[in-house]
Amino acid sequence: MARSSVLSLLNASAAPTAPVLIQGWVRTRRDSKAFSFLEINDGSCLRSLQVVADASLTNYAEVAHLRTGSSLEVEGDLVPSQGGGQAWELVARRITLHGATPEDYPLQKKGHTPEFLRSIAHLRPRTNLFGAVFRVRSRMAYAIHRFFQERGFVYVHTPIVTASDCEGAGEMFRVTTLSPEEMKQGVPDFFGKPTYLTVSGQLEGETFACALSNIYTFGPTFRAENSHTSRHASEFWMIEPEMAFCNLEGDMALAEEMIQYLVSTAMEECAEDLAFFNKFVDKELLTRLAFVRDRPFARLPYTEAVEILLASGRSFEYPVAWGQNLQAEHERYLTEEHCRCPVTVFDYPKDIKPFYMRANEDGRTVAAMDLLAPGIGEIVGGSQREERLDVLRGNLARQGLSGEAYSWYLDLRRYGTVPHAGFGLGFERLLMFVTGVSNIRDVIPFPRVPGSAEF
RNA sequence: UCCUCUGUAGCUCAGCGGUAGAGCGGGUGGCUGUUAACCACUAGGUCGUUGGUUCGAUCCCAACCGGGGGAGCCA
Repeated sequence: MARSSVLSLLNASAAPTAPVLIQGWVRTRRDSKAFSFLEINDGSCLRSLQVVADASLTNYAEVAHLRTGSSLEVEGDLVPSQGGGQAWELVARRITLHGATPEDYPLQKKGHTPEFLRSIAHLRPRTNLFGAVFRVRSRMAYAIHRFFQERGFVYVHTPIVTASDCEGAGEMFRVTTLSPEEMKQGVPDFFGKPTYLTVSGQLEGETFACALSNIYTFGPTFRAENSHTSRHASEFWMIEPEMAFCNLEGDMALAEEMIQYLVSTAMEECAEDLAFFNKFVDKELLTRLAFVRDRPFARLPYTEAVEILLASGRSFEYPVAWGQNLQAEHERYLTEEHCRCPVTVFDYPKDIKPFYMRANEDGRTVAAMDLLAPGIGEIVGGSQREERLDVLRGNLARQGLSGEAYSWYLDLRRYGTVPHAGFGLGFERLLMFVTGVSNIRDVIPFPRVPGSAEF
């Protein structure tokens, strides 16, 4: 007999004429005098299916002692439920136990703290919260591919292991086959030069944009920064589109369109899971997402953002001054209080931005943009790239970077250079925004953060 | 890396300078088409680790380890 998903049975419009089969895990059991109720979840959706197990079942004594977490399969008849609370229930003809749980199974029916669940990351997908998070994660990953593929973007697999040790995006993990002693003795390494885990696929992505026009990458990224915050992980996933013949305006437009597309998709395709987050994680979630989906984003030149902050009358812990990076508290004011919606801040001072960003005509800013989301902060960071060979060379020299190491990158400007632009979207930050989950460790299956790489 | 809070039963927590308690969860029994079910009984803890102060430390002090929140950096 073919397996039916709990989802398909719960959504049944009419009772099937033949018996059905489900396979899953017990969420809870309630006993009556002559029968037991089992709630079975198979991960196909948030809800569980109520199974009625009558005492006449041959293995009823065993069934009546099943604990949360036990795995089994049930063959039976789907019928309209006699009780309230669910439309359908499954009256069991046969229950086959795959694996019982002993009494030390750590998950209870009641709520657990996210901190405790992190310590049992191998079991937490079995909870309502994490089941929902990872279903949404999967849908969002698919939606990202769909968004770009529908617009003719080519998916490029940029390398995980890289020799670019000065991409400037953060501290890097060293990749080596050498022992510490061998490294000291100068033994040649596997690749013949120092190599690292990538902190960004952008530079390699640019090379493909300068051939295929519109490309995107979507893969793991590694930063060896010693950050202890709810927004940083050492290993995370990033989406980096790059577009040839595109300026900052087009870059910002794509980022905003993408965020709205993803929010809209989540609301359509993950409605049940989002309703759960709205109820138990963040009561403002659906209101905020609908707002983001339906309203245009604000756009502020950096200079204007600074003026707004200076005129706000707020006393910030860090002073506001043109030429300084916007602090988290400044970004929060702009997006949560001044604009009350996502804000794209653009045209940043050139001295606080990396060498590859395009110099503006004013001589003091670059065509950079950050998309700030309420409650999360920076969710997208991007720029138009400097396509003028001489300007780019000057930037490298000014930042003390060797033109030799970037010769292949400079070649893109030597041979048929084009204006181009792109950005990076932190996938986990997007998920935090879409689910309302406030810690990045709870939207990635097995989080890696400084001091912790369990599982 | 810095600031700050925290570590007592499987979970969430209370407690006190004289070696510990609740609720939930587990077990047993009862009851009911139940649905975070309910009622009764019951088991379960070298109070994060190592030192120190003290007649005596879970409690006070120090260091270390783990966890949370914030800052910086960024996505």
